[in-house]
Amino acid sequence: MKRSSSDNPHDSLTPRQREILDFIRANLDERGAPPTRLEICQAFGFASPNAAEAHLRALSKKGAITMEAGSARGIRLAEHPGGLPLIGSVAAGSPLLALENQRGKIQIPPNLFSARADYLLQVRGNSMTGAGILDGDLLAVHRTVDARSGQIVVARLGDEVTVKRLKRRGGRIELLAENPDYPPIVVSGPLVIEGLVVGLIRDGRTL
Amino acid sequence: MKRSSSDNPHDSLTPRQREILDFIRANLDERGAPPTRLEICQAFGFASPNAAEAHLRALSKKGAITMEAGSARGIRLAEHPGGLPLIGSVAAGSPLLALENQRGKIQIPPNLFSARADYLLQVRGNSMTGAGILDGDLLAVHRTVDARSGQIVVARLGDEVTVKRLKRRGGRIELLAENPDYPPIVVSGPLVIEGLVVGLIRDGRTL
DNA sequence: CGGATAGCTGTATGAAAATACAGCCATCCA
DNA sequence: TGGATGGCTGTATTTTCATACAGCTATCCG
Repeated sequence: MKRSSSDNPHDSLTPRQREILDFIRANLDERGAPPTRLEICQAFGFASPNAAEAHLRALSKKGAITMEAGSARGIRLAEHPGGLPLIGSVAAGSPLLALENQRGKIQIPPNLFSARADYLLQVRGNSMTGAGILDGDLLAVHRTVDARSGQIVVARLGDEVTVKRLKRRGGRIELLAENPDYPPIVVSGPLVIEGLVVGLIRDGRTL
Repeated sequence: MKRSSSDNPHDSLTPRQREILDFIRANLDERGAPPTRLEICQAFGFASPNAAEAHLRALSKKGAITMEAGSARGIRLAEHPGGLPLIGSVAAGSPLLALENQRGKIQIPPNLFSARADYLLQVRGNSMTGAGILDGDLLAVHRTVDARSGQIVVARLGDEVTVKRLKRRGGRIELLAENPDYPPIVVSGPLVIEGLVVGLIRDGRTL
């Protein structure tokens, strides 16, 4: 019963292993504690606790979970435990998600918004106040290069990272601020769409 | 060693019991599983596992936790298990948090913002666009009657629930919109402060 | 073909954990 | 004055769990 052969030890789980991992996750969500070997057996119809044990060992070896030896319900998810990385000021020329740009993690479920959020970006400046985006707000960004006209995007122009509304006018691409003090940017140089703004979080301090 | 006497079975914990509950919460957050009796003993310096057992029984009787009998690490928090209630349109005259007003739960850690959020309220209308609060936004509200001048509050005037900036001018209380189309409200009748706006969440759909 | 890996059954065993029983001391309340 | 409650010590006893050992059947790779 084998099919995909992962010579690399630290990645792709088999479908069965993914099922087990999902079960562990579900247990954690719904009951607030990881399952025992026996509970896994019952859920999957195994006759032997060793079946569960072997699966856990495999998941552990592949890095999907860790196990506290000798502890009841000692299964721990290795996953990013719920938080999204917060990107602050971006160092010139560096990729947004580079570790040097990360200011920490924020406890937000990635599926909170209508599209999956990959990271949070803190807004600097007032160029988007007209869209209700204020200085200091956190923007939830979905990583994609596939942006349509009219959407608010995180874009990179050379070394500069900026948040603007994207407009395609005929063959031209424009980045529009939502503030009369800021003129539209007509794109000439290389433009990289870093992602789509899919949500916004503001702390009351700034209100 | 007793002081507060709760004849009511389902509320106020003693300081010690609160410490125990906090420890359980911390364990759950940091390790992903509830503690065992022994772990509680070690954390608090108890010599007997029964000390922990007794505390758990007390917490269980007061409704702060539930326990799965015969299960290792069977402590479960009785708390709103993640997620703040979302309040939509408010029925006239009913308390904000009445079940009839609740539209569901949103997976947000209550401590995401600088003050604890108790529920989320969906904004209707454009009276606060100047403060970056748009129609459809979710406001994180901290329940308190203690609001200072200049803060944005959730207030009730008679049957009407509204979000405005609170101003105390001399002896007068005013509720200010942040939109020139909406005139200030000078409070004359009974005013109830339902809470303080401590955060804002906006879905990308509306951007 | 001979491993290596995946996915199991079946049986043990010892450590981990829940939980009962028997007390002790203090504080509050009726 | 005598419960009732809170906060513990100390000792057992029984489950629950983790985990090792021994096998079995597949499938894929070199």
